[in-house]
Amino acid sequence: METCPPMFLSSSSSSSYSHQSPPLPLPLMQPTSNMVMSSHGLQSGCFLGLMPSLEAPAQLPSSSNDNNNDDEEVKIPGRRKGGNKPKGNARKSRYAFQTRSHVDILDDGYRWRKYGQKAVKNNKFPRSYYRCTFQGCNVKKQVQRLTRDEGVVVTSYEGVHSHPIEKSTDNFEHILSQFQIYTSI
DNA sequence: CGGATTTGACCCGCGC
DNA sequence: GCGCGGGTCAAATCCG
Repeated sequence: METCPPMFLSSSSSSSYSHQSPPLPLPLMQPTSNMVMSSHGLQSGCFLGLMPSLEAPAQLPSSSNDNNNDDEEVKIPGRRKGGNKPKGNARKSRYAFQTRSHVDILDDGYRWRKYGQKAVKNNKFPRSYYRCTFQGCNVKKQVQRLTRDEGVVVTSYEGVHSHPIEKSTDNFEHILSQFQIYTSI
């Protein structure tokens, strides 16, 4: 029990809310570096916080890692299923933020395809793995619900979208759009 | 029928 | 060296 969720958010009291518009590292724009952001007075208790999970020096221009292109990704017969942990050497940007919602699926305007689900040790709820269905877009997303607050959903984005939002249905998407504008500056 | 989801298996890195 | 935890793949299944 207990289970202290990762230091995420913590947000040290909700009084930290500022009216400034910090750059939001959404997967749409390329990240500059580890930026600190704070929810600037969003709907009450809607947006809990956002924090860079893994500071990454933005995607490398080219170099050895060219996951930007839609590589064929040839399946080598040597079998490389699972076990693909870029731990300690994550080149892709990864950001996570918490939201308070009773639904796990937050429609941010992109098309996601679920490709896995695993039970987390410290969490009572399973973690879902999603991948952007856009061709050539390798952005991944993880959705996890906190055991302590089942009303809190932690969404982690990994990668940067290289295409515009396809649809817009939820107001959440609207919020994200605003974030993009802020960072676009 | 096609696409998305589900679910078990597989694999890898890390800690002990 | 072994076990655990986490991440991904792929076949099967479900739904529109």
